[in-house]
Amino acid sequence: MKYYREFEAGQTIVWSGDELNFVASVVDGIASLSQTMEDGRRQMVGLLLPSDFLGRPGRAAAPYDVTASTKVTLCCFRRGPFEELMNTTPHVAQRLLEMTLDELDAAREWLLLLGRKTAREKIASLLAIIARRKAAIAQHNHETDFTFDLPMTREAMADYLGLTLETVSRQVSALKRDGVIKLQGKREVTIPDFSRLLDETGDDNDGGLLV
Amino acid sequence: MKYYREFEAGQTIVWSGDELNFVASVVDGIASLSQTMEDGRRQMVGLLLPSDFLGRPGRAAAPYDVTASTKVTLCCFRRGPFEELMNTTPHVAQRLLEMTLDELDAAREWLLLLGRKTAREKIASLLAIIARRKAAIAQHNHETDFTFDLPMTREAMADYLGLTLETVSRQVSALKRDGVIKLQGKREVTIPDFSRLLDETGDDNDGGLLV
DNA sequence: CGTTTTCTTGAGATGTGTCAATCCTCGTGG
DNA sequence: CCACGAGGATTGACACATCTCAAGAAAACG
Repeated sequence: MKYYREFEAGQTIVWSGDELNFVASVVDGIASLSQTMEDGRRQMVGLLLPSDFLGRPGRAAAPYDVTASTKVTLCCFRRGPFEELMNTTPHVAQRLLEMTLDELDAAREWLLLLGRKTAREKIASLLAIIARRKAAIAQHNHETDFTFDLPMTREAMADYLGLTLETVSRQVSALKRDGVIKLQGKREVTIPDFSRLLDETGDDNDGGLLV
Repeated sequence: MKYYREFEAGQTIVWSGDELNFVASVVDGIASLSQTMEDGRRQMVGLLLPSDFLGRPGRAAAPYDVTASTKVTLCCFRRGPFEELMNTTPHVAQRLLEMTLDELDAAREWLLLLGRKTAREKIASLLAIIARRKAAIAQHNHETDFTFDLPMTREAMADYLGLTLETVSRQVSALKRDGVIKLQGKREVTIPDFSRLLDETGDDNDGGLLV
């Protein structure tokens, strides 16, 4: 009933529209959900991190492309047995509901970003989100330097942010020029002043973090 | 434990950040979820139609503004008793999961729209979605004329689509000029050829409807 | 009717996309 | 060890879609 599968970085795990006869939990690695239009325009619509869930109980067709961003390990369950489990174990459905509500909130935050933010704000928001994830930044009260590795190409960033890779590159350069971030090489980012970065996101940062 | 509340069109039901000591189901009317930035930029992030659910079990603070688009009737449950009910009645959590997954899919479809579609495609997509909702268009095989009432102002459309109201107005005029839609007054829309409208959405309409 | 809201339309500004050239960085093979 | 090539990234020039600001027109409303 339960088995493991591995995918290499860049490999497609599921194609949009394909039948998906299993559900899975991400054990290790990062995968992304994306939609592609006929002419090639692409938009990332979700990110799967370890412990995240893939697949939808009660629906066999995958609505998005799922691609491994890094090497990914999945823990898969065949659809039938899993749905049986859901019916017999109430706690499973409740946990899944929790996770889905979190994803919905994340998606809605992204709607604001895509619909209303400028390119610079989009980049700053993405960097802030990654930085926050990489450490429990909330505890460090803004005063510590913070360095992390950008886990994606400029093109992937563009696909997340609804931009072109050229615009991403330009805005990253601009943030660097303005001293909001520092770069060692292309991927290693240092944030000298986190609150400065937050200012650039356009978000209301008084309410967000501290409440 | 259960009680009804009514809100007039335009009235705010909950402010973002406020404590929400109830959950509710929409009985009648349309409400919208939106986020607003400090400088006034606004993005709609969800739509609540009759039977939709408002509020999140296990979290008291509302993450968005909820506004009545029309006169709205809510059926409210106090938070404590409802969470009790969720624990004792597995079916409730399962149903809620279903609904949340649907909302997540809708939000993700919207991500593609906001991130990658042109203004014209955005308008066409919105009209197609509204038209589809207003009737089970899928059955009518493209050949029937179809008329409906736009339930929102140009400004509300702009807030959904991540555009300005001027751009919305211009694109609606353009679609009218090109014969994709017809207008009687400002709000009554006729779609002479539904597949023509679908072509304008940018979506892959071969796969979407017929499978 | 006046008044207000909503919508349309225009002219010009601007942010982002497009196309193209160049530059890194790094791994590979001569 | 160096040359080479490939993928990723940067940068420039220009095009163009959408925004901004502004004036009116049309509809809704008292």
